[in-house]
Amino acid sequence: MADNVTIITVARRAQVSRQTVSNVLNTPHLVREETRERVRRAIEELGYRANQAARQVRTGRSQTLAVRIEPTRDGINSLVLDRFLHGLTVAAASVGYRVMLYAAADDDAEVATYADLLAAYDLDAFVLTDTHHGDIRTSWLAERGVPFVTFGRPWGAPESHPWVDVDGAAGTAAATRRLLDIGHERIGFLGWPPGNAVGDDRRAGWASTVGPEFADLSRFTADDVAEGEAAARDLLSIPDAPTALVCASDSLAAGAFAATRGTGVAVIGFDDTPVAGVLGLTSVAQPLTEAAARCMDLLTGVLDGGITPEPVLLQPTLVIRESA
Amino acid sequence: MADNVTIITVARRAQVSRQTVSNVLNTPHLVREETRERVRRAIEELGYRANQAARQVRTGRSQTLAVRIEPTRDGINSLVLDRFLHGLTVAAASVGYRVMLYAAADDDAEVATYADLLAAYDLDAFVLTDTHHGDIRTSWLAERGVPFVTFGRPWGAPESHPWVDVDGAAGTAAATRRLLDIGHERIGFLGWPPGNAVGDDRRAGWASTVGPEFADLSRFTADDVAEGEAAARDLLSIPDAPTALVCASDSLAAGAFAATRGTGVAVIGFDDTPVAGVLGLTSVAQPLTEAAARCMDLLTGVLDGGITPEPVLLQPTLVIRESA
DNA sequence: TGCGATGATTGGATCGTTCAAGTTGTGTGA
DNA sequence: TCACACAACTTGAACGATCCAATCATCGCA
Repeated sequence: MADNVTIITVARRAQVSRQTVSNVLNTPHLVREETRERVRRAIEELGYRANQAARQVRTGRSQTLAVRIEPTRDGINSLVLDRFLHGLTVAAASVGYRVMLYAAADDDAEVATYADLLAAYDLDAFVLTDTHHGDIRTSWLAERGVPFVTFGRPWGAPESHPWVDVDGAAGTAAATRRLLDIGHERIGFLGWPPGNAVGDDRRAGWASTVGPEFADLSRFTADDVAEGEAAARDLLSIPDAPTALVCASDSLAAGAFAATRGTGVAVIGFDDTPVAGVLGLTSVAQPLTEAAARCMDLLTGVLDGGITPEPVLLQPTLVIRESA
Repeated sequence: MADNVTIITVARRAQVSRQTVSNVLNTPHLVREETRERVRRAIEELGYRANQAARQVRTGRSQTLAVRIEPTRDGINSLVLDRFLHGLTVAAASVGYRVMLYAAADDDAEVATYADLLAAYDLDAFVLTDTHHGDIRTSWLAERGVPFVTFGRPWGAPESHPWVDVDGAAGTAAATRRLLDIGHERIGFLGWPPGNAVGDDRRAGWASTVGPEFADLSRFTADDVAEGEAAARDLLSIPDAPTALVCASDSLAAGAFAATRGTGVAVIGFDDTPVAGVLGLTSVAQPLTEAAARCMDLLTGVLDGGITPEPVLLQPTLVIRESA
């Protein structure tokens, strides 16, 4: 469509120079009000939009964030990323940024693409998800001074960077309290094998709420429905078996749900995925839109202010359904 | 990190002019082999990556596709987009394109942002998902000559554009045949209210396989688990009730599954979402990675060759689980 | 030997924007 | 009256690439 509307077209129409138009857009206080209005009108009438690529060539800033899109990992939980991405796109757009996707098979491959992405696209920042123990990505970026935010705490890492996370322990604690409130006294926990930071955190929320005397009411297994079911059966077959289960994920909860059908044992899952809705599972919900917005807030702090903002820890909420 | 490696740095290192370096990258056949190798070595040694923004300013092409990211709509099915996005990002990267996200509340809002996106970012193409009857988006883009591909047929639209879709009717037909094969004779269908093109298509696959005499073995309802359960109960309470159900979505299938528990009635869902995995539902799976790759193929046809490629209709597969 | 064709390489102009350094005009204070 | 500060605006250069036309060799052929 011969998009010939450049800053010069606008300048001619408003009878000013290129630079004045540029000033109206970027540093309006330098321009007299009357002139500013005239330029604004010309922009409006011509439907002018600043060419981001040209701006980027000159300034070296792309107004672009990069986010890795994961292949579906374990099925159920990838839905979390989907909602986070949507929130991030909206939040970014509202402050003039855009979101670009990249794919990588694993962390090593991801680090290998950083250099390419940065050199070719002048990315302003990265948003990392799923941080974990010994994450090589954060140190690579930090060493090179590349701005980034993580959705997930810097588990065990000494160096600190801006991050947003949801308090998983608080989530499982709330789930446990809910079960206590509705009369359960022996509450078990179904989680992932120790060593996974997120999983350990979720277990800790349960453990601190029930107290140390119930430590043996927990089982660990891979994040899989069938394994969850088996572990739940095992846990329910012991003497003084629990009458309620808190689970580290909706996958495990779905398994537990199958194992407890008809027994009246209560089950609570984590992440409030569609599976929870379908099964009628009470589940801990992460405020993903809010998390995305906060990531963007932190990033604007880093990018515009040059400050290192304080991390943000958000509280999850419990979505109550029939299962507990 | 003063990323000062530009085309000139490379040129100096290889003792050639800027233009020769550019030629090595874009039109290598114009450069003598010996020179080409020398330049390639210099590029390698310096870790040079062409600056996309600068290229874009000159050529007007951004090597960027835009895809809308949806808020979670009805819960279960949004997972489809997630996997499609991943496939598209990978396919795009392999041919030098990147994927940018944008959000829009509805089709009108989406059309309103097109002009902005195009002018500001020189997008090369759009990938649209969820096409439907009377889609205003395709006509807007087609009128202005903006390249695009849809994942979804141009339902009922006269004008034709490149598209990729999965044969929903073939999917429900395969599901129906599967049920016939394992001995069922009265097979019902649970779908969405007529008027939704995708839904009508899925119904047609069932209808043509069972034959017209079974037309009253179908029920329509919103895409919701509870409504699906109610509709299934209704269908199963009639005289000569069906012994198996084909459903237009996993949401409906999840409802049907709840309604039929313990009755031995078989159920097949659609989209092979995690819910199907959890419930053990047999479900029709769309080849999303393949679909994304084909979208990219069509786009390169449009963008590089200027041709209007033939549409692609992919076949879904049936993932067999315990429910049928 | 001279000339045109072809292949390989080069230098200037350009894309649309912002930065940096100018130019103009007006008002203030000594 | 003159110097000076300051606000408002303009002009030239630059960002890093590609397009285009020009140059320089090389070679075959009359």
